[in-house]
Amino acid sequence: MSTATTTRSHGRVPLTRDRVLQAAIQLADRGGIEALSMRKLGQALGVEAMALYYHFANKERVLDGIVDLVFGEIDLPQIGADWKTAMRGRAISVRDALLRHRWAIGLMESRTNPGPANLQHHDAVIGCLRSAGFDMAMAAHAYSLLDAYIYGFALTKMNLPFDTGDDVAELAESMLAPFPLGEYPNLADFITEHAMEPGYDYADEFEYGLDVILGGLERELDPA
Amino acid sequence: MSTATTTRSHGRVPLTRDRVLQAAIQLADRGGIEALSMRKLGQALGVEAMALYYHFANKERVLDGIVDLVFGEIDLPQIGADWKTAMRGRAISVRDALLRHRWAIGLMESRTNPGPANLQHHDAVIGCLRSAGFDMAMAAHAYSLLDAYIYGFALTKMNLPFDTGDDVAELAESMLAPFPLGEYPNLADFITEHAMEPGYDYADEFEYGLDVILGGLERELDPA
DNA sequence: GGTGTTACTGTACGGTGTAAAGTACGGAGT
DNA sequence: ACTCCGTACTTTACACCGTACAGTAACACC
Repeated sequence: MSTATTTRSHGRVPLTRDRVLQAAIQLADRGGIEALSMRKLGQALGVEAMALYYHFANKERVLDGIVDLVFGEIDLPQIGADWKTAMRGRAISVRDALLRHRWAIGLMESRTNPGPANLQHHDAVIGCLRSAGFDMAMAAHAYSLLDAYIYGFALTKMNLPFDTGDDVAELAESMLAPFPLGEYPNLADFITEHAMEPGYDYADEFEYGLDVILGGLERELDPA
Repeated sequence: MSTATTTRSHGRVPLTRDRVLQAAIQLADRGGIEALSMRKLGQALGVEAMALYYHFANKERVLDGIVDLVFGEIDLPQIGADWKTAMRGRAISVRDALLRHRWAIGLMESRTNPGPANLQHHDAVIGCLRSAGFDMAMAAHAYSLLDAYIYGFALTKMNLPFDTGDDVAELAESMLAPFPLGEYPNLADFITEHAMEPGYDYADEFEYGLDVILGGLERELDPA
């Protein structure tokens, strides 16, 4: 007569770690990370803020939790495929997850408590590279390079307050407006001749850079 | 009888934008960005917090200011040198600046009010690439790739709470301790066989990846 | 000597994370 | 049936945050 996560006789659904974390992600997705406060989180769950402290030692642990849930959304590198394909797929999956949860990139910085999904992900990537013949040093090189690029792209992209070429014009104008005309000629050229071109989308840069890196790594492996 | 930034007859040195920003950087350098509050900043300057609002509209403008000061510390790409040398030098200069001010990387994200040093930097990099023969699209590719890597490396490196191989052992142990032994075999191998090796320093990865990228870009330019 | 401007101070408000104590309730033991 | 206890929450309180708004001391100028 009662489901697995049962209601108490009182009619109240008790809090669980997972329900709290899901609500936290929802809040952050909607209103950015600054919209995630313990009071608002409690309110979203129909509970006082302090109730959360029964399930989490402090807010940091909540943040650890949602970051690891984001890691869990990332596809592990496919086994069986060659390393370039596997790494390419993984990179795009990370990019997509960070795009779905734009607040996450800022949180992974500063976090020193990796959760299981995080560790699992690291483990799978290293395993994939190693079984493709990378020695330890080369696997470290590749992993460091790829992750720096992926996270860095997400970081610099979130930065940009526009999504497509349409909005670029007004934004660029407002950014350059406070300064003398012609102060930044190369930048101005870049904006008018490139960024404002119809069809331009900064997001497209991601795969270009990714392929340059993968190609570079391949040549490091086998310097023909 | 009085210097340029003169003391008032009362003996008080008046606030200036620059003195405020310098103090703010000092606070952030010492105690991290969370140590930078308007009250503490006022206190450091011998003034009430609200005095700052006479010189800055709000805290965001203070943050804009210190970010641009960090940009100002970065060397512009040397003109005259070939593009690879110039880009390499610039990348290392950015890396160093972000290392001196570890809080900065987290701030550049989310900031949409680029200051003059920021714009000047962009302008110089684009100019350098263009005069080296990059067309607009290729300059955009190169800039996007390089910046993503540089910022991403800084981001993932700051992450790591150790500086050299010495501290790795205990940290890795404490990170993996909550999980069953052998849960993450590749990660464990990586740590024991590579990261814990004497002389290992994650920071060394930076230039390796940078050179892979520069080499990759060179081949894109001139696909021999 | 008044007047206005500049640069600050004082007070207050609504928000934050969280320590500490209080409370309602379901179940176990006798 | 009655007590007792652990679980899951609420209440209250504190220190700190950014900042709106009003007040004030010191100077510059007529």
